[in-house]
Amino acid sequence: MPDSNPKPAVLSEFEQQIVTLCADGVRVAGLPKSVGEIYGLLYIAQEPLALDDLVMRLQISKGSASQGLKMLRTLGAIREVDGPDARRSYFEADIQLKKLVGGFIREQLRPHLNSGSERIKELEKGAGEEKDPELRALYEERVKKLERWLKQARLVLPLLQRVLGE
Amino acid sequence: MPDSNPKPAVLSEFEQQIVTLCADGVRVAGLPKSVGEIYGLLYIAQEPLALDDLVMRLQISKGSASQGLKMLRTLGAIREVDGPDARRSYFEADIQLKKLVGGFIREQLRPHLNSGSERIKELEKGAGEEKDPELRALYEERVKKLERWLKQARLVLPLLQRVLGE
DNA sequence: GCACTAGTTCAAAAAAAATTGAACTCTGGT
DNA sequence: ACCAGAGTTCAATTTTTTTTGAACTAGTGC
Repeated sequence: MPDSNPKPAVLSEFEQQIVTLCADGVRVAGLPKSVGEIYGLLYIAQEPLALDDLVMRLQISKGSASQGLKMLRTLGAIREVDGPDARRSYFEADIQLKKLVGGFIREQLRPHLNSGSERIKELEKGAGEEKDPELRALYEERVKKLERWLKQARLVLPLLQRVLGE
Repeated sequence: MPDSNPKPAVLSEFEQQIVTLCADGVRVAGLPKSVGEIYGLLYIAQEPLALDDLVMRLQISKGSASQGLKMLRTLGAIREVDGPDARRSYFEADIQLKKLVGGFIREQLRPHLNSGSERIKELEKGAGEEKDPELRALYEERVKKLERWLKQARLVLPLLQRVLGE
């Protein structure tokens, strides 16, 4: 039977522009282009899309689509919803900036801050072991400065989320 | 004559840890590893260093060192200062987080926001040209949402800088 | 003007990251 | 139990980014 709600294999110019804008946008955050393209298409779509829709319309491989969807799900940028075919998983974009930023902070930034904390703890020890007193003073001061930076970062992130609280 | 203030060609373990920490740190911001290494060594150094010091101690090429220093200078993360040899340029790290973040916002983030603005203006036109009224309404709403996101970003950045105002 | 050295530039090479696609797993229907 | 199709995985490939190094420019002292 012919599809009653046809989805052309290529994107309209408008859709293409949105997709490209999102692709460039996520690149700033250090995520792969395909992830942004997927988000962009879901963002502008009227109805939820399944993996195969993304593969066809964005002309990307099943592998990319699968990995991209996985990443977007862990970021909380998209959610799974019911769709016409019960066998498939359909997705729609979450369009709350708060959530997008929150997911990014939680998944990408926090882990780095945490590993940073541990490494700075090591550095404290290392600085204390320096023999030359003058050098040791410098090292200790610099390590303290790093600690303060990390503290500021931890302070700023929740604040950021509050400001974006819609 | 022997150097009265010898700089060993290799880094101490402590220095190495700082350098690696900084390298990983700037990677989060999407900058090349070598840029972080250079900043890290300047950050922990007792006295200003010249390009050749960086080449020797970090074991990177002159090209990398030159490009890395250039980038750090435009970011305002380091500054040129006088040193023992008047023929050379010496650098030291600026250790104010405010400045580092400020430079990053100015050089890396703002340009993206500006090109984003222009592209969204195009999208507004594109959305209005959609024939199907239902689809047009969706497109216009989504484009408006994007505009709001951009506005939020513009709002948050100066705020961020204020919070980091030492 | 010439030699010497500091620093820059940029095409080529190397390294890192993203994407592909074929083989696989899992689920549901018959 | 088998088949068909949705989705995942991951080694190989492609693309992008970073680094190198040799040629070059520019400034200084003789």
